[in-house]
Formats: sequence, C-alpha cells, structure tokens
Amino acid sequence: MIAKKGKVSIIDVAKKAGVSPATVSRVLNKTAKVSPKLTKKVLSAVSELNYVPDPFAHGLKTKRTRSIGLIISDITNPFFPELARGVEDYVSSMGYSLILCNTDAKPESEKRYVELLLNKGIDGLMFTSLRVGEDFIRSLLSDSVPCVLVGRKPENIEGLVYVVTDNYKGGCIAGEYLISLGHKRFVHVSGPLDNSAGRERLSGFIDTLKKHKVKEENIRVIESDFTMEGGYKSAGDILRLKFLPTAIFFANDAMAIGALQKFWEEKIDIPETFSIIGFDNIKVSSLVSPPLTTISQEIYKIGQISARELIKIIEGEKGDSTILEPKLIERRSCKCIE
Amino acid sequence: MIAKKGKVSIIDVAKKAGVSPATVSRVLNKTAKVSPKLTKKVLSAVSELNYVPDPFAHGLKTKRTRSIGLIISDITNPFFPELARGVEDYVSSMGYSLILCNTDAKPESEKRYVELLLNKGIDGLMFTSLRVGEDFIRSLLSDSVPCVLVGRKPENIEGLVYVVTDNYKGGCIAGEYLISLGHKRFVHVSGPLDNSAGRERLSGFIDTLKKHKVKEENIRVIESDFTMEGGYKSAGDILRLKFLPTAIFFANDAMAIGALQKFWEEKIDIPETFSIIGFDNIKVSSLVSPPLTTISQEIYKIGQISARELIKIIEGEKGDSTILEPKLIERRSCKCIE
DNA sequence: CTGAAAGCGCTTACAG
DNA sequence: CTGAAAGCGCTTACAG
Repeated sequence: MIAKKGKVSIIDVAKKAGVSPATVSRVLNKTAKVSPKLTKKVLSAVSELNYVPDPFAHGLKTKRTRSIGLIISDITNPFFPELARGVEDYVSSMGYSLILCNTDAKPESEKRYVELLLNKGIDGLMFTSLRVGEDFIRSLLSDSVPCVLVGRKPENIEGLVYVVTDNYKGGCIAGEYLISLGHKRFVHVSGPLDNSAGRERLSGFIDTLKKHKVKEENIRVIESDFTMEGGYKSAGDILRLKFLPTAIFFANDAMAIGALQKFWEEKIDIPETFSIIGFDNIKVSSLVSPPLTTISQEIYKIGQISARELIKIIEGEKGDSTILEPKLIERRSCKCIE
Repeated sequence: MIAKKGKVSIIDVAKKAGVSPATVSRVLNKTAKVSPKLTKKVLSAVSELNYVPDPFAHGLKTKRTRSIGLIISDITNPFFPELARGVEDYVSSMGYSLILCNTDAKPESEKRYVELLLNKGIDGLMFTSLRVGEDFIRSLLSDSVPCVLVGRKPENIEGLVYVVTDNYKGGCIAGEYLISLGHKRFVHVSGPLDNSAGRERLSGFIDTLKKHKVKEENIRVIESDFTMEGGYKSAGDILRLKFLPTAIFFANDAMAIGALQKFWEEKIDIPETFSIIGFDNIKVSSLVSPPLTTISQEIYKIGQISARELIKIIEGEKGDSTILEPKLIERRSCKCIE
C-alpha cells in the first residue's frame, strides 16, 4: 500500500498495460490525448501495481516539488499558528506541502533558510518579515522565484505581491475608540519600527490623536518587538514612567497579553487603572482576563489568501495584492472615563 | 547568487576544474578520497560558478530529501507550536526541513497526508496521534519508513520509537497535590480516552484519589478532547452538575484555559470556588488569570528529542524511546481548603 | 586516487 | 494518437 520499497516503475506499468512508458506518462499527467482504450488499460495497470511516480525523477524533468516555504519569526508567537493554519489548509487542498521555518527574525537565519530551501527545491516562498533585505528579495524576484509577502507592505520592491490588513487604518480605529471613551493621556507600545506594520499602526494612531488635538506631551511611544516578553517588559517601563497614561495601545495582542500579566502581578486593575487595546485578535485574546479589546485582523484568511496568490504565481498566473479591513472588537479591557 | 535559473551543472564545474564529474561529486559528498590538489581545484570552481547541486538529480540516486513530516491535529492548539519549534530547531540544525501537516485528528486526513508525503519523498515521519490506525503504522515500519511517535506510547506496535512524559505519574502528582490541599470532591476533565495520554492521566489521577480513600461518589469524570473549546464546554457541564466539586483536574492546559474563560464569564471566582489544575505547562498558562497551576511537560524538549531520534533512524542508527518526568508547577489556580 | 560509462525513473520533442 | 529515443543532473560500481 505504501510506496518506497520494491519500487514499481513506469516501465513495469507500461509492460503490464502493453503500451510505451510515454503513454503511461501522458495519461498520468494528462499532458496529451490518449485513446480511451489505452487510457483504461494504463489506469488499471496503475492501480493493480499500485504505481506511484517517483518524485525525484519527476522533479528532475519538471523542476517542481509542490512544496512552499513559510518563513516566520517564531511559531510560538500566537499570531503565527493561525496564519500557518490558513496557509496550510489552502496549500494542502491544492496538493502542496508547507515547510515551516522559524528564523527568530534574524537576517542570517532568514537567508540561510531561503538558500537551503532553494537548494532543495521549493516552488515558492512566503515571507512574513524581510530581514534578508530588499536586494535579496529583488534578486529572488528577478530569478523568478515566486514570492508573497504577508502581513506588511513591501517598501520599495516592484512586483512583490503582498497581503495585509490596512494597518494605518487600524491605528486610526484604536485612536478614535480611545478618544471616544474620553481618554486624554496615551501610551503606544509599538512594534519594531523597521517594519511597515509597526510604523503604520503607530502613525495611524498618532495622526488620529493629533487630529483630536491631543498634545504631544500627553503621548508617549515605547518601541518594542511584537513578542509577549517584549510586552511584559514594556509594562514595567510604563509603570516606571513619571507620565501616567489612562490608555495604552499595544501594536499587537501578544504584547498586550504579556503586559496584562505584568499588571496582574503588580495588582494593577485593568481596565480601572489603564484601558488597554491590542491589535490582531489572536485566539487567546478572548481568554485572558479581562478579555482583550482589540483591532482584529483576519489572520486565518490572510494565510489562505497569501497561499492562494502564491500558488497562482507558481502556476504561471499573475498574483494580486490584497488589503483587508481591520475591525474593532470590543471586549472588556477598556473603560469609559467621562 | 540564487540558484534556479541558468543552472550550472556538475559538468560545468568539472570542466572548469579540469576534472571529471565523478571527482566533483566525490569531493562534494565526501564519498571517497580525492587528492588535495584536485579537491582545491574543484572547490574553487564550485564557488566561482556558484554551483548548487540539483536536488532532484541527487535525490534520484540517493532517495533522500532531507525533509521530515510532522503530523499534528492543529497548530492552533497551543501545545503544538512549542513542540513544532523544538522539532524544527533540531532538524534545521541538521540541514533537514520540517513539513507541517494539520489533520484535525481525522483518520482520513491523517492517512491522506502520510501518503502524500511518502509519494513526494520524505525521509521520516513524526506522529502525534495515531488516528490512521496501528496496522497502517505497522506497514510503514515494515516498509522501513522511519517513524517516531510523540507524546504518547504506542499500544501494540513493536519497534515504534516514542517520546513521552510519564502521563500516569503526572496524573498521580495532580491527585496528590489536590489531596494535600484538603480537597474532597473532584472532577476530572479527561482527554479523548482512545488515546493513551488521556487514559494514563486519568488513571494516575483516579488511582491516587482511591489510594487516599476518596469515594467513587466524590469523583466525576467528563471526557473531552484536549481543545480549548472542549474545555469551555466542559466547564458549562460542570456547572450544570448537581455534584459540586472543590477541585478540577483538566487533562491539559488548553482545556483548563477554555474553562477559565467560561468561569470568568459566569463570574465564578477561581480558585475561591474551584481549584483548577492543568497539564502541559504551555506558554500561555502563566498568562491567564489566575495563572494556572499545572503539571508540566517539557514540550520543547520533547520536540527536540523526537527529532533527534527520528534523524538517527533515518541515518541508519537505532532510535531509542524516552520517557520524561512530569513536574508540578504551582501557580495560583488552586487553594488550600483546610 | 581518478575517469568513462551506466543508470536512477521519469518527460518530451521528434517521427510517424 | 502512439512509440523509440534522448536527456534531465547527478552517483557509483567498474577498471585502471
């Protein structure tokens, strides 16, 4: 039932069916018309012998592996499992496999992975960060390696397909919401600012506050790194600030959740002391307490769309970029302070 | 810099170095002694031409892909990212790649994946569930497909290497701990009982309670499924019970966390109303509130060891099974009710 | 230690 | 529509 051992080859099938190997290949790959009579013979020989084409021999001619690589920083960051699941569900439905690569957002590690994958044969690559640098991506693109960028916009790379949420708008929504609740003093714990997602959430938020005449002195920005540990640490930093905010916007849920832990340890009541809002709407956000108010991205869907576009590109079509809408999810980590 | 296009082959390298392709192959694969002189020539030709061996041609001869498949139910269940990370870190350090497969624990889906992977060429397989059935695994083993079972013991499969925590002992520890806190009435929310991990945690727990003379009527078992959703639902079931426990042992943290949410929604104080203990010590357990007391498994390490053993088997050595010790992690979801 | 040659198992012009 | 044959890019007995 399983291949791997006593290998039956295309020649065995051809003999059994009384045709040439070429004919077997043609019916299996539907790469040319074959008469119904021979088709039937071939098919029954295939199933009798339980023939499975050798992937290497096939690849040697076609140069295709039906595998794609997903490059992420860390599957342990709760944003990525949902993304990976979206990707995997789609690619597997198309007969592709997903190779998972954790780079911890280190440039060398990212580069090493990409080269490893390319050398083993991969049909396409999905990036969630661009630590390798833009030149590297450009060279991939010009070697026509199918690529898709997930969760952020490429800055300066012609022709790189991407799938994102409108991060700027998400920042605006967070700002509008906190303002509507009557808040006057704000902290933003941002993502890494070398990353467009981090930058856009920041500027959407700040622009909105300024639009509402919040003064500079009532806004603080702390740069962090999108991890739970980073969020935990930033909560400590906030408590050491002389400036006391009434509301904190974390650029993602993972950081907000890390901060929630710190506040809990310090016996600081949320939302009584600080209103907190996150970004992403990862699964656990509804499970922490208080349940986290957040700006949601459709993470699973982003994964699926990215996968769909990547496979389109692999199969020779043109990929399209897409921008999804963020949405406010009100839970209980913010309060009205009128 | 990137391969894929204008392909330079082993023949180009051979010409440039003034040797035969065989010699190039030998220095690259260290498969026979080559004189230092030629070795040097070959190496410099390789790097000048930036030669990368074709993975398909290589595989056609060697039948190896340096990829392994990890079969899990759902990467979105927070147990699996930590496991996957452990596996991936190890395999990538050995030059292997990890193919991720989410089966939702459905037998057909599991089977489909295994066959897909085998057909594309995979060097080894890691299972976290055995929904495909034992016969299937046995046939893999007899076709000498390297396999490792992770997180549970095989029931009846000769020669299947496994890596687990001592689940029975973990159940005992949970029981002893709750007893030591003075509890008298218990609910156990178990994992699926067709799974040895679920069964062993259950029996360790129950055996311990009985050893301490807890009467049957003071113990209830609710079978669930190791998911957060399942835990949430079971919390509802508990609240509808006429029987009121003082302590609840969840067979994993994901379920405990789902239950915590339900209790929070129902305004039931933990640990005041119920003491709660989980199993696994997944990352978020320390982040929920109250922080979850649990029996820890070294998930990341399990992943690493499994990967190590699998690669040993792939490379022709004998793999060893290992059993790790569970450990009590006291946090704040249990209280003493003396 | 080194090379010429066969062969891994397919696919695909080329002919008919 | 079908087959004989070349070729994909390596590896590995076989000889020397």
